[in-house]
Amino acid sequence: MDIAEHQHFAWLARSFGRTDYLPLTAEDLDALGAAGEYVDKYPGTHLFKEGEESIAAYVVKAGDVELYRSRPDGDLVVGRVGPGAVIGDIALFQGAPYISSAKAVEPVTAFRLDRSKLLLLLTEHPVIAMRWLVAGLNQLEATQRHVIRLMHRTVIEQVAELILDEADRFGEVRLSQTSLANLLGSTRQTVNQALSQLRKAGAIETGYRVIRVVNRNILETLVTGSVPAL
Amino acid sequence: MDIAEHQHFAWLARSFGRTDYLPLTAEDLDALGAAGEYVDKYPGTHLFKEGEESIAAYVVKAGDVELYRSRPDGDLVVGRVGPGAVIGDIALFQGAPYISSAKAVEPVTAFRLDRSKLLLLLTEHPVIAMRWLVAGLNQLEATQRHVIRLMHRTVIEQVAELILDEADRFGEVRLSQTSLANLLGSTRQTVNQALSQLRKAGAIETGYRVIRVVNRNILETLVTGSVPAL
DNA sequence: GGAGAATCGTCACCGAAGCGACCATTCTGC
DNA sequence: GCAGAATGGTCGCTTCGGTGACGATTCTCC
Repeated sequence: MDIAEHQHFAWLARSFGRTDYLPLTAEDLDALGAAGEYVDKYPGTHLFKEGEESIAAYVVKAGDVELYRSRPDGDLVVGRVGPGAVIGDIALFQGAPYISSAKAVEPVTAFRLDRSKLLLLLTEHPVIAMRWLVAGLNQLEATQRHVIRLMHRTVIEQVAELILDEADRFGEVRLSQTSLANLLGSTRQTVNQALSQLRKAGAIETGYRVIRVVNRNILETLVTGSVPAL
Repeated sequence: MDIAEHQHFAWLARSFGRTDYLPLTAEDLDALGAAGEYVDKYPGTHLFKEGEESIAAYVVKAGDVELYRSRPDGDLVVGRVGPGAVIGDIALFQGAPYISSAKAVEPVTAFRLDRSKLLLLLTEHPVIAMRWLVAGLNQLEATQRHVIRLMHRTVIEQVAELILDEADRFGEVRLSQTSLANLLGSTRQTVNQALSQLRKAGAIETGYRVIRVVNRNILETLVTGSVPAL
């Protein structure tokens, strides 16, 4: 796997973040209750690994999960998803091996839906299947729009948006610039240059593995100002 | 809508061609039979128009359908789909207006599924809902992969692939270079330059609204040679 | 056949960003 | 605390491709 492909997959993660994937309500989860079980995972342990036969999908209940692909030259983080995310379902429905590994980076509680039970559940509860379907198609359409948005945007605009998305409640983004670059499908140098500009503009401060948002408005102007209304 | 957005949507068409979207078998269509009806459309007539309330999805049975978006500065062709394609379903499930217009460019036979009947059908026949769901998720995954493939490829590689895809049984592509450029999300000039290179390499001949494939191997080498295996 | 529109071929210019290179800073494990 | 690894900051070079411009060719419709 060459560098470019690294960027591909990481960029993919950014483009297709699944956080908003499945808008299931509490009642839906209750209905799903009989078909699965909650599992707790300590940080560093895996929910599933790339290449394994896909036997279950997970709905993340608490904690962050890191999705990555293992490569000869190291692991490539493909995404980081939090509560509400559904992972593993694509591979599950395709009947193919998982296309990425899922590792808990915090104490994670997730709802595990075994393949056999899930298929039965969806067959017996078409409404849930419908919801899943609708969510999937929504995701498909959102993906298209997102990609359109990403296509002709400069790196600095993408960086600004990513910072806004990823900043925690203290306005801090705790990622290395290399990770940032991978998430955007760009290079460290280019991202660094974009960060420099943002720093000079007074929008952010940078440190070792930390970016602090100083002036949120500047970032928002960058993000929204140049996005054609869709 | 500016030029850049033109390219966005046309590129979208290429990226997310829905031709292979719903791999429904004959039996599936039979099962669906009771919930819809075949409609015939003369060339130039619409199956639905952008902005209209989405009241039905269509499965194209015969003939080509052109998908486009109307803009103040003219229509923008977003895609051209043939038999097997499903159109209008995203808007339908979203409960939102159609996001594009669908016009028959040939005599078209399509199977029309009304919203109310379709929802009922899927609720009563969860297997069909499941199939639709699986197809949707497959499409989502394929879309991701396709986008990855497109992202870091040069225009000439994209042009080569597009020509291979679009060439008819005579090895001819009957599209203007402007249309080609839009399909790739590029510009006419850049595409023209790529075509020049291909022409000099002896891979194609160009004419007025026609590109003839002379040496298919050259094109295929270009397409496959530089695509990292996914 | 002729006028005007559409399309094609090509050029020069320029900005965005990938890439390699180099050094400074910060962290981590011993 | 210290060595080595990881990360950050910055250059310069180069390629790709978007943009505007101009003229040549082909088509279409009287």
